[in-house]
Amino acid sequence: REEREALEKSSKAEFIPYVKMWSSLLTQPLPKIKRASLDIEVASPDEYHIPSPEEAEHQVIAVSIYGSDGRKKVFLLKRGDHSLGDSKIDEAEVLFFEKEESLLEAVFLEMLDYPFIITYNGDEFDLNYLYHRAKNLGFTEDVIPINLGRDQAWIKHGVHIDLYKFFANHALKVYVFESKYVENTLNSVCEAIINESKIEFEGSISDLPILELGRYCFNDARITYMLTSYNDDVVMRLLVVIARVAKMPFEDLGRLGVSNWIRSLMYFEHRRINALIPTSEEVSARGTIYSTAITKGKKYRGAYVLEPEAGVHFNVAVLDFASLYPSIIKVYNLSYETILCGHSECRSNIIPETPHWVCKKRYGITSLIIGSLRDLRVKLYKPLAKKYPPGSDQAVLFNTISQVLKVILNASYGVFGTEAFPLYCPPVAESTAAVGRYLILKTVDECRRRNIKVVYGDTDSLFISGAGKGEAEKMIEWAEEDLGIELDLDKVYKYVAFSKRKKNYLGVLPNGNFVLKGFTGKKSNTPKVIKDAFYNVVGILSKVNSQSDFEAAREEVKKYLKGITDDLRKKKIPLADLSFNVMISKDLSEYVDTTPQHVKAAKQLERTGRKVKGGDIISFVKTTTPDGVKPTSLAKPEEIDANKYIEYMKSTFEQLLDALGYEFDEVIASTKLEDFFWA
DNA sequence: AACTGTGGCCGTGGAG
DNA sequence: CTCCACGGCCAC
Repeated sequence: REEREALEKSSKAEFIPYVKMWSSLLTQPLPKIKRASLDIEVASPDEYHIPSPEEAEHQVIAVSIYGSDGRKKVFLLKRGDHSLGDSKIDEAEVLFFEKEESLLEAVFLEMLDYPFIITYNGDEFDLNYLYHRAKNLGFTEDVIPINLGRDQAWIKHGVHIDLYKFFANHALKVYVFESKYVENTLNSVCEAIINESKIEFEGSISDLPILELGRYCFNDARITYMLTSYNDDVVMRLLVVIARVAKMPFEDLGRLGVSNWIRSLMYFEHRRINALIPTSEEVSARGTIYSTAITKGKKYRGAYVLEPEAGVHFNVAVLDFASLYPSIIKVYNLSYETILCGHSECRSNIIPETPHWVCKKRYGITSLIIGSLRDLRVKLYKPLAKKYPPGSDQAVLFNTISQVLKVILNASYGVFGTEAFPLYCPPVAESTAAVGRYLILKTVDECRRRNIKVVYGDTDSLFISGAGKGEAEKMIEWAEEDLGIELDLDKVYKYVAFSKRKKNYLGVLPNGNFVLKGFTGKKSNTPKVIKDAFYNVVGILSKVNSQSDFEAAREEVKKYLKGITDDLRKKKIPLADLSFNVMISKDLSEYVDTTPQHVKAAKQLERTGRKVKGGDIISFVKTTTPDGVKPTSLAKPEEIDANKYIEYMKSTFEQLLDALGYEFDEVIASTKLEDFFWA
């Protein structure tokens, strides 16, 4: 209450009701949700055949249900020609059925005990298959607890959450799960998030001994459930908080993207205040785009990225605007109905760098909603999450709220620039970005005026070198007074190394930890051998404090890299460590302009009978064969093109050595790559 | 049917 | 050989 009242006090009158409303809603305790995960296995003629849920022509041979109440059951079909085997399923109660009909009946009955059913891809497969299979076996609608929508399976008595769609949500993936997984499969997500895997086996699932099949199926249900239970049920908590903010049922928000959450939230607010919801035609008729984008194919000009000053800079403070775009929406009163408003007296209220004006008479609905949510995150929930001991109920709640608000706030400006959003209003989006550029450039000017050296900046951040704490604090005060926008001291680096490249730097913190941004050496598709080498070299170099340290480190790096290039030439590196892992983003036939390397590899895979679809990660190695690449699974060690890998290593390390080289030029005779690779 | 945005780096493929 | 579009992944 204390913190909330302080926030209310510092807020303008129009925002106070929103602060009250949001905080009383969001601070409600989080419910425990009774639920069970469900996974099925279907007989299949061979390992490459994926049974069609619509036809459901093959038997359901195993089902597992893993409940939050501790009940865990495996339902197995006895098949005369299959042995039981001697696998153990320790945790679960194992039930055998002579007839598939009885198995399904028992499964349906068990499902009725749980108000929430959790699956991984149940919309497309598990529940879809169960429904059609039951129909094929003569079950009537009233005994099947499943309804099918176009792309969705519902359960009649409760809520079905399909985690596949939840974890595929890009905004959650990046901002909540920190891009820890790339592929959206159950195995990839589980390995990245809960350090669990699917059970591996060779051949066709139908050939497994019955108990081994049960063990496999149960494990899938178990890890699916764990995705909702790890870290104190964080996924369930996220769902609850998103539902509260977005005013949307669990079933929808788990399947829809952030833009739909924001639409739902905005529409709700219109109804609450008895405002008419405009048609999208009305909104887009308000104005057109003025700026031109830097990137071809984009609609309007975005953020400003400063040229980094190449070299090593010591004692670098990073200033950044707290939640910049939502702050701009709030402070500049940006909303679809305030931009280019009808009042002649507002026409002088021009948005910097644009011809657009904005209303002076009243606050816009977006400004109020996004502005208040921004304040709640920055001034209430983030500090509150830190105030309570980690793991306490309060810290857990406030962290969840904070994460959800981060996701929604990050998308809140972008939605106005996408046609699919029903309140699409490009002047709002481009004005937000334009003010962002204006603010950061004004801040750079102010730094220069105060003789503070700016060495880099991107969108909402400025890297300043050699400034003391006092100077940084004065800049923060200046921003508050002159810009009306909150600037924070994000962190202070012991040193930062820039090459000439934007979005690419190494920063070393006082405790010795380092921050790497943008380097090829840390990208998810880079082969493991190069990625490992890159991190090891950074580790060696980050310990350098003096000239003699550096000489020793340089020798160590040289020896280390030489070892790797030798192994490469002698074909001693396992293929798995040489794999590039690149996602195929669309069906193979849609690559019409060019045939990138991962597509070449995928086409080779298809010729061996494997199916490839959008979203799959293709593992390939560079070879001396005609295509220049081969899928990892089809390549032989002697086909590896060692020179290609050495080239790739060189350019990977060039980003790093370029940055370090400028400063250490005098210290060592040369930092040319050749010294490292062939000296 | 559903889909937040722009800026930037890198390697490759295809055209001339 | 040069040039530049494409495609993927990342920063913010």
